[in-house]
Amino acid sequence: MKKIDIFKKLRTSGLRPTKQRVEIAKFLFDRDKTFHFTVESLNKLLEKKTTSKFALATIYNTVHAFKDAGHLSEVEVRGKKTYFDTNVSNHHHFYDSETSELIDINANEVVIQKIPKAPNGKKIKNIEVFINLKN
Amino acid sequence: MKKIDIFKKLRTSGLRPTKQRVEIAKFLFDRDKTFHFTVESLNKLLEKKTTSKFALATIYNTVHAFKDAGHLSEVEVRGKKTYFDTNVSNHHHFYDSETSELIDINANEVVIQKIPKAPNGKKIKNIEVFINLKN
DNA sequence: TTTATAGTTTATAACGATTCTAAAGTGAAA
DNA sequence: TTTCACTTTAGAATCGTTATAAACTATAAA
Repeated sequence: MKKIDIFKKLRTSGLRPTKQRVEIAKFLFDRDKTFHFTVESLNKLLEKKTTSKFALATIYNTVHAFKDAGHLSEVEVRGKKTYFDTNVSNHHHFYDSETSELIDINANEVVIQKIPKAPNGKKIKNIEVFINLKN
Repeated sequence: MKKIDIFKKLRTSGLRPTKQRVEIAKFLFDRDKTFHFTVESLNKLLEKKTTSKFALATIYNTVHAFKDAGHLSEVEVRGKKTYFDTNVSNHHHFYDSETSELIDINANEVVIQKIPKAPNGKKIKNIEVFINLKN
């Protein structure tokens, strides 16, 4: 991902490119593979990888702005912390509760043959398949 | 469900049949259809339907004991509150985010044709299909 | 029955994740 | 450069949940 794309992510999220936001955006989006994180884990990683400091509120604000703009998705995980995903395409997840680790499953790796009709007056927005793992 | 079943639920959960617990168990299990709730919603309903008073801690403790004994299941829902379900069989859910309402889907109403292999060394514990609804 | 005791309820404190606040700081247009 | 709306920040507040400790109660032995 080019530097210009980082600024595009920020611009399309309605965010001015401040030092912190550029660092966060680079950290999140300048990578090849999907990245799953919580605000807490992101904060720790940012502290390690950069020289800047980040207030938790800044990370929350920025992550939510990216999410609202569709650059991050929130993953359905039971538990206290909210998990985010840089993969915003339609896809599914393995969840390893031993390690609290999420693993992406491409949409085409799951084929659903039969699904019930949505209740009266409602439509199906999306289908999430969640595969819990054990050892 | 007969009264004796209520006491069985309590006994098999390692709980003495106190006034509060009997009320909670009756409220949860003496019904024909699946019931979804959060601790907060359960508390409000108990206040309305019974003359007893319940400390929140009592409801938390009792609900968790039922869950640990397998009489309640916890549902995967994004958000702060924990949702419980009196349906403990293997099944799936619709979720209507407009009303925060969960609707059960019987396991046989969903047929999955293709699923990826579990990652190295891991096994699949269970598969949860979550269908988000919109209007 | 009474009594002893292990288990229970309760109000409140503590907790952890998240959100809010208000003051100090900063980017960008004029 | 100056101005001002937008940002960052530290810390307070909030929300759901869990822990605590004192008062209460079911149970079973005496």
